[in-house]
Amino acid sequence: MAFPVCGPRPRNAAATRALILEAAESRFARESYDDVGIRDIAGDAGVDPALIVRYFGSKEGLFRAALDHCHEGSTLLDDDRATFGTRIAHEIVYGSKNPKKMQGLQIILRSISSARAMEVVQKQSCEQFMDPFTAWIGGDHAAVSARMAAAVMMGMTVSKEVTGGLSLSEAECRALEQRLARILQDIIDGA
Amino acid sequence: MAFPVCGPRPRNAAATRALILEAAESRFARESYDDVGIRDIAGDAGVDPALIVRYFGSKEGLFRAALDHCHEGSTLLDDDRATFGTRIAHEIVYGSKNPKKMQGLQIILRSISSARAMEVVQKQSCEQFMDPFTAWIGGDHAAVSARMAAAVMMGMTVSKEVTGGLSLSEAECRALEQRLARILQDIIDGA
DNA sequence: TTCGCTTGTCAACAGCTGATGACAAAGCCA
DNA sequence: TGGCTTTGTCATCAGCTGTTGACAAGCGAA
Repeated sequence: MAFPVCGPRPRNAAATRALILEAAESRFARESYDDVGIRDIAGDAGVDPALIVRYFGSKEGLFRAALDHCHEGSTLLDDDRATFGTRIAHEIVYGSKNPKKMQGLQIILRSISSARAMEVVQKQSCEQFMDPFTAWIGGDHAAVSARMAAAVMMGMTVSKEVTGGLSLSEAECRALEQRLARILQDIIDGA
Repeated sequence: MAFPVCGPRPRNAAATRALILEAAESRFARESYDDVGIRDIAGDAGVDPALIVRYFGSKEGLFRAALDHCHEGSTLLDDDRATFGTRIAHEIVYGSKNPKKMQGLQIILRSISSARAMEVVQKQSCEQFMDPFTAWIGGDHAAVSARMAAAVMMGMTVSKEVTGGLSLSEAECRALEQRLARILQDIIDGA
């Protein structure tokens, strides 16, 4: 990826680490914890697999780091609150322009398979996603609203996966987008 | 499980097959395709692992058969349509009395990890779950409604998994149940 | 330069997995 | 009874996985 042809890799620990982390983030968002091997990630990053173990301790350590890193960079809750429903609905139905935006949710989603990955996710997703989301929503039943909104977002992503990409007509996609937007907005508005 | 102490297993292909199938169904609903090994299922069924390969060809064959079988026995769409929301919401929040009811959805959910399992699910879930569900809903935008309802159901199950069992107060659970019921009912009513 | 730490490379290991094939015993039919 | 098919048991294989440790090379400090 970075230095495909030239001989030995330049000695730069920080850069190598970052390369691995980015490759891991992208892989874990697209495939499950079990399906992704360290040799895959190393291949994407153009790095020797042993370096992953050296820098992150283990595959699990890398997964944890990737989850951390992508939550830090998430901009899901940055924008206007009144347009939350329409924004998210559009991103779900038509995909996001910025793939990084939903990467955290994607990784969480992909990991409900592996028991080991789930252990990590359970520890981190509360404080790094659910709690901030709950706080962002605010109000009396924020915890309930946060769970419901997250459920709709993740559920739609799962559903897309299961049916192999929505497979709806253009008109149906528009209808889905609209109804999804209203549901999500109603949820965070406490309706 | 069936004959733990006595010597050799009685010769009964049909019974053995059924035993394996039931064990597989239960395992695949609780753990992911990758996490479940042939030896696990064989152990649950009290059967030699080689028999699984003999009767179902491969692990993938067994998975396919389990998915088939549990959709056949599903009673998700049997009951009254007007109470769909409250019924499902209760089962999601407080768990089902009949574990078999949601087993099909659970298996689908657990399999979004493994690429190989996903291949099977994509082929079967449409005709065995989404299509009947869509038909059951009926009306103009049934396809959209079906996807949304499925998304909420699966999303809530994922969400439960991720946060490690809801972790809400009793009052919040009640609130969640009510709001969930209304959302689901609204969805299938086309609201 | 020389020493010592860091970084990258490589070969290999142990563990587990799905799958195979040989074998024994049971049951059935002629 | 004798032969054939079905069913169950067992040892074992090949392949992949995460992980390890030895080794080489770079690079700054003394």
